[in-house]
Amino acid sequence: MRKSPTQARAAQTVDAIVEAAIQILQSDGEERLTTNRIAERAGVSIGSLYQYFADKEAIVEAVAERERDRVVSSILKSLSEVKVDDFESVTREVIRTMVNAFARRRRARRIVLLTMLRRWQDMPDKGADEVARFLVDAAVRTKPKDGRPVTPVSAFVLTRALTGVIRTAVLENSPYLETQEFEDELVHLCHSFGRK
Amino acid sequence: MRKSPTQARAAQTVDAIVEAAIQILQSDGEERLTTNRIAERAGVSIGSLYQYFADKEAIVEAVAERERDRVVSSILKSLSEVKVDDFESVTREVIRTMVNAFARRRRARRIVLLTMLRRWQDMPDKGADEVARFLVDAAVRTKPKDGRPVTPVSAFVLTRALTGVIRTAVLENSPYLETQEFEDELVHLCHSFGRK
Amino acid sequence: MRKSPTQARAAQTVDAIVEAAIQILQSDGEERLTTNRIAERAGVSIGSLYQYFADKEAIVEAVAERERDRVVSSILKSLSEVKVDDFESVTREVIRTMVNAFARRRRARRIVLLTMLRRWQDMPDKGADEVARFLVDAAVRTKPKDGRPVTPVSAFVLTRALTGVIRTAVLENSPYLETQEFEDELVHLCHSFGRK
Amino acid sequence: MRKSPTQARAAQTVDAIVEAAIQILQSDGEERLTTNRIAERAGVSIGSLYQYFADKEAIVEAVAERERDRVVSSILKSLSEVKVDDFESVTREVIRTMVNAFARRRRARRIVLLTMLRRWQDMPDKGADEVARFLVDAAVRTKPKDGRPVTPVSAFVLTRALTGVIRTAVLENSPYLETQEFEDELVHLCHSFGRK
DNA sequence: CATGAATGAGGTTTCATTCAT
DNA sequence: GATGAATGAAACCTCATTCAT
Repeated sequence: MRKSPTQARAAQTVDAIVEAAIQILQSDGEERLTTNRIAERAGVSIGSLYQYFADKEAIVEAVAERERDRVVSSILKSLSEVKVDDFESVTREVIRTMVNAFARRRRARRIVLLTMLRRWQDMPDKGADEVARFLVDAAVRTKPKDGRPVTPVSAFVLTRALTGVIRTAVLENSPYLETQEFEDELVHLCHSFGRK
Repeated sequence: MRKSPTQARAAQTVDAIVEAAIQILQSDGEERLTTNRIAERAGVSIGSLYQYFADKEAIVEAVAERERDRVVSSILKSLSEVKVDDFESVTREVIRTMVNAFARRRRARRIVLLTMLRRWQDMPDKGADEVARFLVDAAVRTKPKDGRPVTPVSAFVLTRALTGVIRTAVLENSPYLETQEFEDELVHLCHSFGRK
Repeated sequence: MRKSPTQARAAQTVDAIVEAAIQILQSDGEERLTTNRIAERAGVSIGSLYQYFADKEAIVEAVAERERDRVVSSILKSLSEVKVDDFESVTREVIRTMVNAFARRRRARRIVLLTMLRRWQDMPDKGADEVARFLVDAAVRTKPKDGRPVTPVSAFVLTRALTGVIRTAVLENSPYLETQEFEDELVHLCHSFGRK
Repeated sequence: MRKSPTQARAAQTVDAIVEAAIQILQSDGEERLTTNRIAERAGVSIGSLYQYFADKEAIVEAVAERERDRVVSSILKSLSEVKVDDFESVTREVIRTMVNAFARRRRARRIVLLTMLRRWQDMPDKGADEVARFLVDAAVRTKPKDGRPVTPVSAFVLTRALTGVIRTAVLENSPYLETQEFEDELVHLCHSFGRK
C-alpha cells in the first residue's frame, strides 16, 4: 500500500475500496474489475484509490489477503474449540471445519472464492501450514501405537491432499461437497494415511 | 474453431498459431499474449488468424487442449504398459508416471503448464477421470480381501487428492517433487486409502 | 517509428499525423498537443497513430525532423546558388539566407518554430555544421592575406554566435530581425572575426 | 506570489519550497517535478505550498528568478572588480567571468541550469542587457581611435552572439567550454567586432 | 483466401488543485 | 495558518477485432 491511512476517514476509504472490489468480483466477474469501476462503486474518486494503492494488482492482493484472513481465521477459531480426545474425532472436526469454511464462503461469494483460490496458489500457503501444524500436534498427542512418524514430506502430502480435494470440489462445484460420505472419505484419507 | 482445416496448408496454419501462442506464453507470459503478437510469431497475418479462431479465447482453449492432450496421452501411454500384478506396484507406477509427466513438462514449459493448470480447474477433468477408472480397475482386479469398496465419492476423493498434491507441488515449485520419499508418501496415501 | 508504412495508404496516414501535430502546435500551443487531438485532427483513429509512433515523443521528434529538414534544405538550396567571389559577399549571402529562412518560417508557423528551436538545442546541430563547413570552405578559397586560420574552435564559436543571434532574435521576436542594419552587423561580425 | 511572507517563518517556508524544487529538478528531472513532491521534499504540506504560490508555474518562475539572480549577481560582482584599462583586458575579464559563472553552475546543477536556460529564452534577458551596458560603457571609455560607434543593434548582436555561444556550449556540453582557446576566440569575437 | 491498415472503446494512471477538518 | 485526504479531468496507450484491398 502506498500510504498508511493515518486518519479515520482514510481507513474508511481503504476499506470501501477493498469491499467494492470484492463486490464487483462477485457481481461482474474478474474481467469487469477495473479501477474506475472500483472507485465508483466505493463512492470514492479514482484519485483517492491511487493514493492508497500503487496499482490495480495491489488492490487484488489486498482482496486476496482479506479473504484469506477471513477463511483462515474462521478455521483457526473453530480449531481452537476442538477437544483433543482421539485422533479420529479431531480429524473429523478439522475436516468439517475446513469444508464448512469454504462452503459457507462459496455460497456468499462464489466468484471471489474461485478467483482467490487461483491466486493463493501463487502465495505460500500459510493457512495450510497452520492446519498442518495443528494436525501434527494432535497426531503426536493422540497417535495410536501403530502410527507412522510425521515427516515434513508426509505433512506436505497430507495437507495438500486435503486442501486439493476440497479446493477441487469447490472449483468444480461438486455436489458431494457437503455430504456426509464426502466428509467420511476425507476422514478416512487422513486417518488411514496416519497408520503404518 | 471457425473452420475445419480441410486443406493441409490450413492445418499447418492452425498449428503454427497454437505453437506461437505456446511460445509467447512461455517466453513473455500470459499478459503479453496478444492476438497480433501471436499472428506475427506464427508468420501469419492477423486476418488469417481470425479465419481459424473466432476470438482470442478460442486460441487459449486450443492451447489448453493441446497441452492437456500431451500430458494425458503421455500418462495413458505409460499406463498401458504397466503390468497389473499387485495393487501397490500398479499404484507406484501410476504415480511415478503422473509425477514424471508434469515434472518433464514443467522443465520444458513452466509458465505454459502453470497457466494451463489454472485453466484446467475450470474444465471437467477428463484426465483425472481416466486415471481414476484405471486405478479402480486395477483395484478391482488386485484388491486384497480387506479392501474397501470403490464408490464414486471415494474415487473422486482419491484422484483429487493425488492430482491436488502433484499440482500444488508443481505450482509451488516444491523441491520434494521428484524425490523418492515424495513418491513413497503418495503411494502410501493411495494404498492405505484402499484398505479398511 | 514503429512500423514503416509499406502501403501508400499508410504513408498518407503518417503524413497526416505529422501535419496535424504541426497544425495543433501552431494553433493551440505545445501544452494542448495531445495524442488524441492529433489523431482527431489528422482524421485518423488513435489506434492508427500508435501503429506508427511508439509514443507522443516520437511524433514530436518527427515534427522536429521534418521542420528542420525544411529549414536546412531551404538554406542549403540557397547556398548552392551563391557565387563564391569575395568572402564578404558570400558571408552576406549566407546570413541573408539564414535570416530569411527563419523569418519566413516564423511568419508561417511561429509557435512551431519556437518549440522546435528549443528542441534542436538538444540534438547535435547538423545544419549549423553544414553551414560552418560551407563558410570555412568559402573562407579558404577567398580569404585575404590577413586572415586567421580556421580551427575547430573558431568555427564552433562563429557558427554558434551566428545562430545564437538569429535564434535569439526569433525567440525574442526582435524588431531588428529583418532590418538592413541587423544584417550588416552580422556580416561585420563574421567578417571582422575572420581577420587577424 | 500569493502572500508576501511578513513573518520570518513564512520566508523560511517559501525558501524551503524553492530549494526543494531545485533539488528535485536536479535529482529527478523536470518531468518528475510535481507540486506534491515539492511539498513533501520541503517538509511542508501541499496546502501550505498553495498558500504561498498560486500555481506550479509560480514556483518554477521563482526558481528561474533565483537561479538567474545567482548567475547575474555572480557576474556583476566580478565585473565590479574589473579595472577598466584597455578594452581587450576588460573584454577578457567579462568573458572569463561569464564562462566561469555558467561552468561553475553547470557542475553544481546541470539539469537546473539547462531547464532554466530554456526558460530564460522566453523572458527579456536582463542579465545580457546589464552586461551589454557594461561593455558599451567600457568601450566608450577605452575605445581606440578606430572603433565603431555602439548602436542598439550592434549591442544586441554582440551580446546575443556572446551569450549564444556560451549557452550553446553549455547545452551541448562542449569540451571547449573551459579551454584557453575558447576564451581567446570569444575575446577575439568581441574585440574584432568593435573595430572598423 | 490472405493481408495489414484501421478502428475505438476502454484501460490504467498522474497530478494540479481544493477544501473540510 | 496548517494539514492532507480527496478530487476528477485528462493524459497516454493497448489490443481484440473488422474490412477494404
